[in-house]
Amino acid sequence: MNIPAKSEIKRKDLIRATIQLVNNNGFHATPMSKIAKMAGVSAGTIYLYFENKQDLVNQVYIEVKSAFTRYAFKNYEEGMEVEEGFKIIWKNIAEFKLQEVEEAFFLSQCDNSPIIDEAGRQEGLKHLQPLLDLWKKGQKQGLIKEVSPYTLYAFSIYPIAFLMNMQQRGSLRLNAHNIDAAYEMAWNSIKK
Amino acid sequence: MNIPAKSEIKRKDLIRATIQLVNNNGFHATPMSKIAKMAGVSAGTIYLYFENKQDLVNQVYIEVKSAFTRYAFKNYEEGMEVEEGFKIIWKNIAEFKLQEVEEAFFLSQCDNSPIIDEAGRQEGLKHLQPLLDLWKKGQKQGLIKEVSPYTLYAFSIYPIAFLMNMQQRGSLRLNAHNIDAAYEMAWNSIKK
Amino acid sequence: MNIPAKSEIKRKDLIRATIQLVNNNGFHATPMSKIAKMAGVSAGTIYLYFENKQDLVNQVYIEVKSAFTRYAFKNYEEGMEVEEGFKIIWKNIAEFKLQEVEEAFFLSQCDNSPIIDEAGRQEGLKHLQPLLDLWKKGQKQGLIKEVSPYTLYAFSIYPIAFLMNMQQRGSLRLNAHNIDAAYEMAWNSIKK
Amino acid sequence: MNIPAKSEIKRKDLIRATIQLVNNNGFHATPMSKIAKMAGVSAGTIYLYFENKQDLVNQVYIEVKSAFTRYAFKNYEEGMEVEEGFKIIWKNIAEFKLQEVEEAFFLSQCDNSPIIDEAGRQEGLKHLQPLLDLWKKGQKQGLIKEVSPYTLYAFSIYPIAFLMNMQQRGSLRLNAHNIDAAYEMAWNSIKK
DNA sequence: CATGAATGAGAATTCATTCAT
DNA sequence: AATGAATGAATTCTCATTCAT
Repeated sequence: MNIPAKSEIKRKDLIRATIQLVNNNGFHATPMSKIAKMAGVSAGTIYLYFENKQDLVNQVYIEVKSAFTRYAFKNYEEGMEVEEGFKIIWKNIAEFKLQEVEEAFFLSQCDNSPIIDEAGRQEGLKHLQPLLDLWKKGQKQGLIKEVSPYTLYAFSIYPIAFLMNMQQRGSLRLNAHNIDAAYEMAWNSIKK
Repeated sequence: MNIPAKSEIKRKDLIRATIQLVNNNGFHATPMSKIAKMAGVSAGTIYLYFENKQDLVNQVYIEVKSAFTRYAFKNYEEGMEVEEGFKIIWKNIAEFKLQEVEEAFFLSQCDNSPIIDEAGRQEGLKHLQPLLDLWKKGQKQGLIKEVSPYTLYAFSIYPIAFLMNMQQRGSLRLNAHNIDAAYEMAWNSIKK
Repeated sequence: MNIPAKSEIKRKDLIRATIQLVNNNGFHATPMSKIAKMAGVSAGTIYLYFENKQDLVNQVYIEVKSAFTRYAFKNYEEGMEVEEGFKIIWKNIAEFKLQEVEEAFFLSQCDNSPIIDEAGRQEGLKHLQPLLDLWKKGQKQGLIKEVSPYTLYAFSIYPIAFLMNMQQRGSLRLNAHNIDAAYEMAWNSIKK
Repeated sequence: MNIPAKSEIKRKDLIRATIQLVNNNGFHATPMSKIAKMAGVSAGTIYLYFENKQDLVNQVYIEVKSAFTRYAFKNYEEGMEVEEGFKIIWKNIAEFKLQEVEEAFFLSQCDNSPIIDEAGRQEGLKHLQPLLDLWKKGQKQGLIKEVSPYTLYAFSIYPIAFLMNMQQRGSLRLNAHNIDAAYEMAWNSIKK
């Protein structure tokens, strides 16, 4: 286990601060100075780690997106049965969105606005391939509807983001029971 | 038929300009001066119609949200059968999101970020009541799953936003066939 | 005679302030805020008149350079005898450099450093054509040495800048007598 | 022959880097960090050799100015005839300005702007004494015009800087022939 | 009602300088 | 001696908002 260099700690602090401030105030109301203060460094220091504000947000996005993907495929293996594999992935994603609320909320904000430039977005997109592969296999086996993967995503994964938003705003409280029900709905919508 | 006052025209122009600029550049990169220029009025004029920038965006949000709701319940009547009613509403919403892309994109950006303050958000929320009522009726009749309306919304309506985003980015092209398939998925996920 | 618009006054004030401050402190030690203060406007106002700092300095340069050229050809006419014409131009230039010290000093600072970008420099260069024409005529008549116009300029006009610098620093005091002597030297160096 | 200490090498590297960067970008666009990088040392190291940025530039100026003076009086001896001596010095200076372009350009930039503070400037001025002495002798012998040494300098030495600038910008190409012609003009302007 | 020049607070970014290692 | 990460003051520039016309 390697101890992160002092500088890596600062970089993480900056990323954490950015997520929190952008979540609470939006990109437009998050000055670099505040990020610096919250991260406990001086304003100039940010520019040792990131080229500029855009680069900072891009890197945060990529970092969080890839943490998300790692989380999504925890305990999943390529050889699994389609339904079993899907369930694992779905639950992972739900767990991420409900446990790592800050990160999840940040992602959904970026995904729905022009904050992230195209380069950053492309980077973030790469990661869901194993799920797409699983769906393809499911379609071959006649288990999954023959629609585009975007559509499958829209009806089975994307809804989780909404549930998270509502829970975040206190409109909804999610527990094991709810989540199982939600999973059923996801599976029902994509299964043949 | 009432002819809009000259000033009402300007107000609409400002709203249209705001939508377009915020869609393309994000709230943070949309200065009042650009909005004014695109609307063909002077910078100062905005303040005759709106208190300040926040008020402008709030009002745009409310306006668009209520246009959306009006659209959603076109041809719908309270007495309809649950499935029929749901289909009408769902298709309306889909049509809105795929025809009125600018408005729809603006809404999804606002709904996923702290651009809109809480007051504006509450205003926008009121409007889906007839759908909620329909669902409640469906649940009483044993047609609709016994989950919270947020969950029903997450799995049946919210996915449309994702499809729209993908179409907007050119990743997906939607036609009557696709849309029917999507509707099936929506209904499958909420029906008992 | 036309009264300058209020805004034209401000523009001139900004130009004057820039000249003075750059003369005294150099480009690098002349912040926009000081220029604004000296011109009696707010910092942001500069950007109504000039795109950015580089543009400001460029425009000042062009403006001063063209005032200089106008001055240089006062009372000069194309048809004049070569020596008479040269004397008039030379004396004009000397007068400018010794009367309009601020402007002259500013020009010499710009001409000897990379402050002005190439675009601005090209603009400023256009203006001495009548002198070059006169020299060409003089060469045809066998009155002026057959060397490049740059060389003629170097030995007859450029020295005035040095005299001005020295007077500016108090090392030298120029009067009518001195100036006549200097003119003789200029003419001696270029005449055949 | 003494081998320069390692540290003396670094000092020279820093001076060289400063000259080049100030020539190309101007003082105002030459950060210490760039100087350090070009000299191949770390930013902090500069401060082991120079007190601060101003001190660095001052010392560079003095160093270059004194190299210039050494060059100027190569092969010159006090007892020489006035015209012979002047010719030697003039050609030396011309050679310096045309060979050691970087150094010469740096000097002319400093001499025409407030980059160098008064202290540095005084230091640099001392060095031309032998030329002034020569001129005084020439004036006593009735060979040189009875004008101030500044004026003599302006018309005979200063023009070389202009020629150098023009050559530097590609407007002019100087060869042995040109230079002889220029020397004639210099001598013509100061001789009685 | 409408304008748009002017403001000035505040944002992003740079850079000379310091100091712990 | 040398490093280079860190600082924070200073700088350029933007932009929401006001107000005289």
